[in-house]
Amino acid sequence: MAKGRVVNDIRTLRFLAGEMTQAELGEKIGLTRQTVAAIEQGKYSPSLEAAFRIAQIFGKPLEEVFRWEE
Amino acid sequence: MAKGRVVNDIRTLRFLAGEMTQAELGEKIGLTRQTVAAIEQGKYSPSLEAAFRIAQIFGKPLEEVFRWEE
DNA sequence: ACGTGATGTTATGTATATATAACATTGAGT
DNA sequence: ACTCAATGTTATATATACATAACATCACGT
Repeated sequence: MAKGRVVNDIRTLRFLAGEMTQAELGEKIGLTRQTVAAIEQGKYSPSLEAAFRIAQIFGKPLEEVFRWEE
Repeated sequence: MAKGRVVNDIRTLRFLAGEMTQAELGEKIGLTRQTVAAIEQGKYSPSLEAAFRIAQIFGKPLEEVFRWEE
């Protein structure tokens, strides 16, 4: 799997969701706070399952949370 | 990561795309035919990158190709 | 009947996502 | 100044996605 990367708006969405913490988000979807932090910072991109769950928490379609940049 | 699974319409989309073969799809996105087959059959769900690429090939938004079933 | 392309499948290895634990830093409140 | 919650970060381990190679089956055309 080559070129292109996934970016996300998790930080902003947490902020808009009343300062939801990384740990809180992690609890809701079954990920640790360290994993949430890494995903949020783009150190690696989440599994499709994790991406769906995160989007669901914020009540947004997946493609409004994660975007593919060529 | 627990409950719920990802389902997809790849088989149908390949058919609609003029009988595109698993190997052809694999070439276009940089996956092997075996991996395409496994994803298509739901043996495991793709990475977010792979999901974005596959959706892009079929000219569909990701959520029309992959769905989250609780 | 034969050959061939598409798919299924399985085994083994590598890369990457995620968990866990530990420690550091930063910022807000008191 | 002190505490404490939130976040950053790093090391090590496990789970899962993906590659590669090999072999089997199944349909289709000839």
